[in-house]
Amino acid sequence: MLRVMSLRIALLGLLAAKGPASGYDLAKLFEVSLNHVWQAGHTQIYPELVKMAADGLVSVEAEGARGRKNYTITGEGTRLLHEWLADREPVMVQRNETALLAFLLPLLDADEAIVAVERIRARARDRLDYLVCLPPVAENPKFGSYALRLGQAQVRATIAWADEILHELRPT
Amino acid sequence: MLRVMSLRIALLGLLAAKGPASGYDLAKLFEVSLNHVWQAGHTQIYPELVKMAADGLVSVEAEGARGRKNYTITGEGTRLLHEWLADREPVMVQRNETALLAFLLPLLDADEAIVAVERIRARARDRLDYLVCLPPVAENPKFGSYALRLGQAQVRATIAWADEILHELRPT
DNA sequence: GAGCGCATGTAAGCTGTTACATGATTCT
DNA sequence: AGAATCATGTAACAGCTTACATGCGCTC
Repeated sequence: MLRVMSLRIALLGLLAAKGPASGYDLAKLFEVSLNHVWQAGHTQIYPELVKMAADGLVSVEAEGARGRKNYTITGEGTRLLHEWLADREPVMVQRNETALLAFLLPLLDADEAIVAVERIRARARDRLDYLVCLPPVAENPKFGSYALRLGQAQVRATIAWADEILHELRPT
Repeated sequence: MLRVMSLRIALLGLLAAKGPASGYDLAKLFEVSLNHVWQAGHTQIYPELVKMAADGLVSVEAEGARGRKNYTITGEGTRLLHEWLADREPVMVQRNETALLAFLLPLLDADEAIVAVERIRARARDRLDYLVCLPPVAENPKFGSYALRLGQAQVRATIAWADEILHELRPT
């Protein structure tokens, strides 16, 4: 009955790195920082923060204007975050729609397959451009930079794969 | 209200590639072929096949011993599969727990971070070994091979990334 | 006849998405 | 006054996981 917890960790991470914030802030932060690594909208974030407060991982510090609730990470939250970061066995299995397409590629004619792979390549290029242009997230420029480089490396690998496949598929 | 459908596509793809099969067969096939690309257990597959039959994508050909139901892909199913493979815009965004860890890496001390990255590297190596040793899936050796190469390329990129980060983190 | 593999399912619970709903404050 | 942004939520549904449950057929 192991909880997955990635959303919790992401929220705790942002709170640890940027200090107290409201659910609204965290949702915005998610969009501009964690976005390429994990996604969550406010409809998921708000209820999760409530549960996390109930579990003692965060506390509501103050209620500001417009019903704003300012969350702070607690000692217990810091402990959990640290434990996860330090001990978590990374999961390599993943659900990858692009890889599914690649898997079934031989079901297409060669010319259709070429178009499909070209499309994958184009999307990967778009994403690489996006990842390269992302501005630094926090005061500390290291923040997020490791993940950014990992994303770039993986996308570059996808592009190289596409080039290789296209080379094989294209009529000489 | 766009359905995601990846599970349907995966099942239709297996039926198209391997011919008629039961839910049980498909669950086994999933494990040994699609496994590194998409995961689904029999508890997800059985109900989905029922829905797909209701939608006319597959048909129950015969009921064999032990209540075995043999599913075949229909013309409509083939059409849908082909359309998806040919027209689907690949989604590059993804939820990546390892990348989340990478994102939050600066929250750890240097020595803890080194251990964490080493663990990522070790898992990636395991996975590469697994992917390299996977036997061919079907009579047609092309089947699944493109996806296998994509997976290998991405895992190799992850290993290279880990080596780079470790080089930066390790005291000289 | 005991055990194993075949073969099917249901139910509860968690995670994530989409749509709906509300009210306060600030800017033009 | 009207629009945009701030700020919070709920509800319904889709997708996936875990646990539970059942019965047939073959082999030893």
